[in-house]
Amino acid sequence: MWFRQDLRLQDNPALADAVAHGEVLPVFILDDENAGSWRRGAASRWWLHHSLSALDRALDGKLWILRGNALELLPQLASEQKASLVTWNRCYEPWRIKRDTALKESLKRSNIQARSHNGSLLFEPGRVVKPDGSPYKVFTPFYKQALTLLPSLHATLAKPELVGCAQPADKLAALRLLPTLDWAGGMETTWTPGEAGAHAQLERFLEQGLGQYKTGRDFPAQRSVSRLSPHLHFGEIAPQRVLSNVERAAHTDGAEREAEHFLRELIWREFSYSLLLHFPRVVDTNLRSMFDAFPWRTDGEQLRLWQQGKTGFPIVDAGMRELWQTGYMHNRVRMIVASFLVKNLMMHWSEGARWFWDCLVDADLANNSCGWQWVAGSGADAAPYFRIFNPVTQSEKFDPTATYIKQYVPELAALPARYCHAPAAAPTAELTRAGVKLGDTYPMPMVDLQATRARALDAFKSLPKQDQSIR
DNA sequence: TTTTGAGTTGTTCGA
DNA sequence: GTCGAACAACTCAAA
Repeated sequence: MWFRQDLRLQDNPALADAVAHGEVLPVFILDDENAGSWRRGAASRWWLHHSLSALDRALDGKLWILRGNALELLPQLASEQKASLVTWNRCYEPWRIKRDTALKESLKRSNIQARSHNGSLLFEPGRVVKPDGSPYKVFTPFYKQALTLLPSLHATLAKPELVGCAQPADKLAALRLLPTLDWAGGMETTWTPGEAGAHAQLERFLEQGLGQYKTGRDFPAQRSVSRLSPHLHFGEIAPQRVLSNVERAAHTDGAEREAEHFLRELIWREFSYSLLLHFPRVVDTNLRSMFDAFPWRTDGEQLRLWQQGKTGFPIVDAGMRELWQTGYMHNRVRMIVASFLVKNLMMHWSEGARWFWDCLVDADLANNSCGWQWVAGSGADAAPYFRIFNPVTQSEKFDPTATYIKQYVPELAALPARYCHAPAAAPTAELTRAGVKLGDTYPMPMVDLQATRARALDAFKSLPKQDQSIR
């Protein structure tokens, strides 16, 4: 059984298949060298380390851990161990589809059976399509079609008879997934990677988040969102399990409307995978090619201010610092910081996508690429170009008590909430009383919102008239 | 093939 | 302070 992004024992179709077949040798291969420029980012590697550690414990320390080219290592190991079957759950990044197809052929040539399963999505990408077989490019019809096809949970809990492991005790450390500089403290206090952590997180959401999900999910200081994204990315819990438990809890609590909105978000994840399958170039190329002519700016200094959370707009800075400290950012805030980078600073969405890729514990090629293209306006069902988030307005609306801001921008802790959204507009006396020295303890706003908004709108207007479709 | 209606998450302006 | 309209015209889905 080849584990990849399905680091769980429960509800794991490939593992259940292997267990039904006989004794199981569980294997993980760190396959960075196959990944090209989409090698895992630093935060993701931290998570992977701990998730593998949890899986290894659940497997009585018998998880084989290797690093290198899976295309060579797996057939080699399978033949050494006289395996008759290799199973895995499918991954859908373009480089993996290509690699795994070759692997399956290679195994079959050696007379070793190879079977893959769907272990990480509600629907096999390519399943939810229009009646004529072509892919959806708009979310709502995709969602409606998906609703008619929703799968039910086939629960399994595999208890494998394990083949003994002769690997050294430092097998996991040898992958060198952990940072050499110890910057992971904030992540350690925030997260519990692994299957048990995933189930605990789901429970927390069912008890504390789901009841107010529909509106609460927009308020970053409220913990109404599920925070399941990294667990889902690493397959520590199956989406069918999440859906099933959410619907059961919603039925008990009369929270069906809330559950419906949560399901929409789960289906967005499916929509991203569908887009990635049908349009693999979404990872680095505008889906709407008219954006190829957009006059993006390059400014290393401004990009650094954004990355470091020193823009002078507290809601943006809070988000970027939450990202840096915890490897996560609340969804509403992701939209705000992304809009700020792409529209106010007018920098290419791929700059943001790359930074998120490195910093997010839930970094996921499908979701990250589609999310950034959505904000930029170049993607599927994208925000219209004139929709430019105003970080001050958004802050007042969605963090009215400045609770979220003060958590991540502590230099504003003593400033009354009403001035936290735009400190530069606060009365001098209030700033002094709160110990805030603009340009010293907290930055001045790095740009003028009105002027940069107008600049972005003008840039869009200047684009040559051409086909705006996704092809 | 043609037509029709809808399309995640906003902001600003003026009544 | 609240509300509706304008923003710009398009693509996409489905009948």
